[in-house]
Amino acid sequence: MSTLRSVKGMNDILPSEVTAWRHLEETFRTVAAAHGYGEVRTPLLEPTALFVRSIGDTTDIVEKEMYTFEDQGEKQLSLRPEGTASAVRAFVQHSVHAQSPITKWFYIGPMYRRERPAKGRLRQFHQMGLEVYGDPGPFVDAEMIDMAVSFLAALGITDVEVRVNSLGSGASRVAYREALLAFLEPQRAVLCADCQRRMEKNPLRVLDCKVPTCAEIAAKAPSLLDHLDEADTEHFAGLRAALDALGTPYVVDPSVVRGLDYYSRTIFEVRGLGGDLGAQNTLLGGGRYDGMVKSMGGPDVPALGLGIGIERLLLAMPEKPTAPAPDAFIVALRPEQRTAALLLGKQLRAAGLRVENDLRGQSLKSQMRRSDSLGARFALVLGESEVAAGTVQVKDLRASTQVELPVGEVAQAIHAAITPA
RNA sequence: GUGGGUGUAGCUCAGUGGUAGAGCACUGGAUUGUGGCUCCGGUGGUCGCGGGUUCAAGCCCCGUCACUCACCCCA
Repeated sequence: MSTLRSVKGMNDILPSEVTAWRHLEETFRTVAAAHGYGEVRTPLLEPTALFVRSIGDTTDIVEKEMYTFEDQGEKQLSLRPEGTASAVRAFVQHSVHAQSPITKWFYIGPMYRRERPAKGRLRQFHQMGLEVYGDPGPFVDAEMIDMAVSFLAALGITDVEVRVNSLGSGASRVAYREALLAFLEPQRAVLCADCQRRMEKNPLRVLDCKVPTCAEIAAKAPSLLDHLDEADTEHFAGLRAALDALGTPYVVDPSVVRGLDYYSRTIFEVRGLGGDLGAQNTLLGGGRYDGMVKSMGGPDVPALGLGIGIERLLLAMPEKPTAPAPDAFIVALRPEQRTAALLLGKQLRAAGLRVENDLRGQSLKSQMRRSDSLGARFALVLGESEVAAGTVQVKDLRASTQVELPVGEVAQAIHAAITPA
């Protein structure tokens, strides 16, 4: 309609939705605080090189999805496509490792990827993330996964599936890549075009292909888990044992490989199975990136993290909270009573009540209707005689009863009625 | 980037070439000063945009834009 619209894939969040957003964020903050995570806030804009180096220069994200521009001819900057790179950068930049052996951070904010929008996928989307530096795991890995599942449950999202895998580390990872390529090469021609391309860029992704022919081949491919070295195998076994001990249900899925290059050892994702989710049903994903801090110029500190997609959580939530209804709605019978309505409103709000009104001078019927549609518990009617007597007609809209009270007693009467026994 | 679907009132949508509609929402009234239920009335439209065919186009044709879903990728 209008010629001026928000940018494609970047949505306004109107007050009717913000209540649910806040509920979600507050729930996350509570869970994070309970686990000792502190909030970190980093810039939305970073040097492009940060993402190229951390996420990987052959990933889709940096190859074609970043919003990148030149800052007045000086530097290449990019809008952050995810949160981990910035967090690690901040961790290194401020030598946080020197202050404490373990650092736990969380963040909440918008991320930007220039993809074609679809259900559950936007160009500006929002993530809540966790970062842990200094603990090699695997116990903390299990704790983070369990924490994520508990968080989802606190939002009423219980129809989920946890998938875990291990990518190994160092030499074992390189060895597996070789073995996989050796297996795929003879069958190259049978693979779909995308997979032939994947063989060059990130062969692990072939394991994740949904094209039936490719999936058939992938099923026979050598398992990454068979190529883990002793330490990696032990780490992964430790993760599973800890998850078992916590009673967190999960499945080991060797096809979970994730799209960012920096992961090592533990990776996981949680998919939502219910709600209004479309094809994009990954609610959260994460893993371990033990080499990243060092590769960014910091000390050799192991790290682990996850990112949760807020918009997808909202799609998956079975019930979303709405804004609380006003305690009272003040009705000025005629325009002449608007000053009295103004004063009564100020007084009741000072007493801690949520009070609405309509000061346009609408009809009584209109104001009463509005009291009802807003869900106000009380309608407070001021007419000529009430103003003269210093009283208010206090109507309980639920019980349909009405009493006339002195102005000074209204706040207390409402408090008494709305306070749960 | 590729493919499909949809664009008509603020919202959800009907309208099968011949006067632009319904429900919801908003609003006035039925009830001198009382909401919900019901009834009567009212406000609200460049039918996404441009071109074409036709006596006549919301409807048919072409183009274009937007939104949306899927692929891809991922949160």
